[in-house]
Amino acid sequence: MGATKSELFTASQNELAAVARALAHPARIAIVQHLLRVNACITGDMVEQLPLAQATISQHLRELKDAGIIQGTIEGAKVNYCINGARWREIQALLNGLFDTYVQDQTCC
Amino acid sequence: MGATKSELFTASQNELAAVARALAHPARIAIVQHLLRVNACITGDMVEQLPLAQATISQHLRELKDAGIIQGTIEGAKVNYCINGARWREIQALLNGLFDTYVQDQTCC
DNA sequence: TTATTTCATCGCAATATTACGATGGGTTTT
DNA sequence: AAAACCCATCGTAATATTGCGATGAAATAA
Repeated sequence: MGATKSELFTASQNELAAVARALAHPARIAIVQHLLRVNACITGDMVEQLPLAQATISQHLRELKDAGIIQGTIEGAKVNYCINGARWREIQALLNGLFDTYVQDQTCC
Repeated sequence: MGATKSELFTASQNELAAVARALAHPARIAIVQHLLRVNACITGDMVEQLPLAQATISQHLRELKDAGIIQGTIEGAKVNYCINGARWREIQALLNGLFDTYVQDQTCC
């Protein structure tokens, strides 16, 4: 035990959880906020901004990339990272779908 | 190493990450969805719904409670769990604040 | 009272995450 | 070419998460 039993849940539940997990670290939140702000970025820039080692940041970037949230294009020796706009809106819709399930009139608690 | 260096990030970044972390497991998504749907619930109910042991579900409930997402009131031997409406809307606003930072017109990638 | 039900917590094992130095491949600069 | 820069990956250590059986406290049922 110790591993999430994802096969026991629906694809939708696993995807929501995966998206949440991708954002479940302050460094990744910081990266996303930075990319949203400047609307384009390079990794080296990030290493200056964040108080973490280059290897660690690269690892966080990879997790965001695996979740589809960001994408990187090689620009010579550097890499340009930016938000994947379509995916970003998709994720927002996914989350709002969850949030909007809430009905105002509670009957308990 | 291995521990998140949360002291190196802003309170806002840590809170967003904490909220995301609370939702970063399919079982917790399932619990929240269930509570949103029925708008009131008891833990025993959850044990029947989810394919996890009672101890595990209790642990997930505690994490959601720690994040303020749900609240439980003792009802005799049982416990009524439900969504914390105010907090739920707060979290939605927090996330939408992040999402709405995105500007349509990208200049890169 | 003696079960029985409900649920939280402890303790443990398995696995995942976080962080970083070291390394190396590719690109640019000198 | 040599040096310097940019970045991904590997290996490893520290820590966190996930899952569950066992246990126990509190309420209810018998």
